[in-house]
Amino acid sequence: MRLMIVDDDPLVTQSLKIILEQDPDITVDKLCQSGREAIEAYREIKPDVVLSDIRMEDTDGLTATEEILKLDPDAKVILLTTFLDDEYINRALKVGAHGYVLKQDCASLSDSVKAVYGGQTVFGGKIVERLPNLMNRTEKFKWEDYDITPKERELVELVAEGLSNKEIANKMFLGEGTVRNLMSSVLSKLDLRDRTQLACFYYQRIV
Amino acid sequence: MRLMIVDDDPLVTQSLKIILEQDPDITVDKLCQSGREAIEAYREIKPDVVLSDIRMEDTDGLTATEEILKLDPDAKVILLTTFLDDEYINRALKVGAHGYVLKQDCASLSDSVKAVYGGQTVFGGKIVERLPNLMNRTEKFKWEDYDITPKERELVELVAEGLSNKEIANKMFLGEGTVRNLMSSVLSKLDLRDRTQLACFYYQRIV
DNA sequence: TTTGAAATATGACAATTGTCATTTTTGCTT
DNA sequence: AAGCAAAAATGACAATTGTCATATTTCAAA
Repeated sequence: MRLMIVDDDPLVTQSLKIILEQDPDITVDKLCQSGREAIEAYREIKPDVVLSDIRMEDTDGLTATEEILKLDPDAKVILLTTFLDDEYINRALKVGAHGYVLKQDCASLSDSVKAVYGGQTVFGGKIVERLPNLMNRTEKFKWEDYDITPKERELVELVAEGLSNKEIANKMFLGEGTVRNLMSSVLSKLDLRDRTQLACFYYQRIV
Repeated sequence: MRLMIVDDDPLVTQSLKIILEQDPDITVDKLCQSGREAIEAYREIKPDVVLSDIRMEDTDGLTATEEILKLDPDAKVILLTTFLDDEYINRALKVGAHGYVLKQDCASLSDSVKAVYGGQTVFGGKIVERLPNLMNRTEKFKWEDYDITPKERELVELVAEGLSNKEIANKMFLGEGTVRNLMSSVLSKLDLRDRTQLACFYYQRIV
């Protein structure tokens, strides 16, 4: 399996090369110093897997990944990083990287490389723990659990759109006072204080 | 490295055992037929990695994973599946699984297992492509675009927690009137009417 | 030191909001 | 038709809210 390693610190690329080539299945064909260089090199060398740092002077690892995958949709790129940054993780996923691992746990790196070569996608350590936060799909809220009636439920949804009681009354063909009563009822059922807390609850727990 | 394999189809567990034990680093210590059995067995055997199917009669792989991780937070569990189901992926992440791979690409399975053993998290094939859809992150909100000052920004965040003006005033060491003025300012900058709309805006556009 | 611009505060005001006790209306069931 | 319970409405009330015009304070530049 032929690798290419990209990092603007030559020390890092050298070390990684040494570590990875301890595995007989792996050869490191090329070391690059920048994203730009990597894109060039990829075209010629077509390595099986690319290992790239994210932060680099010239062209960062994310855009390099993007370019490389544009050249060759079957390319496998693993991004190396020193720490967990939500923003990077996010872009890495968007861009289509096949790995996002921490430099610090390079012990299992060759296994990760091989897994990626085999078509898997690898995330280092605690990175995955972040994902659920990023995709804030909390488990489905059940109105019934709180004895919320359909009408009350509609009210909640309108509050969460920012409507005033008067506007809600119009939409629901109810009197404004009725809406207020409904509101009162919902708030006490959910143990909240005012419509703003209701809206917050809605976005945090329901949708 | 000691493995445990869980699947209600004995044929599958057998096959996996054979495939995986071709790798000299791997031994399969135990085969289980159900999630319930797996939880029991884990307690005794403490395997390094658990490979478990998701769909099973008795106790499904997800709840089994949950239980096992409750027993031993350092446990490594890889979930096996035949197809991509958003709902499963989601729960798998939540539950804290360290892998989610397709049965069909069992070729690279041993590498995946090793990578997981080394602390990585592995996703099979096209699964990751789903993630960005699941977390429908709109592009990052830029406070500067709306000339929101840091203090105003703090206010917004507190409103989005459902605090009243008085509470916000306390938290920010400001007078309640000042908070009201800040509020007024933010609302006009964002072209909103009241704090509830502000909270909605926050959850829809900012976080 | 003076000056000026932010930041912070005040007070008055009208509107909205949530609570509650009490009708009125509505739609059943008998 | 009578009776009844849920749904809808009313009205009174205090609290909160947002706006605005106007101080007061702060703090750095001139």
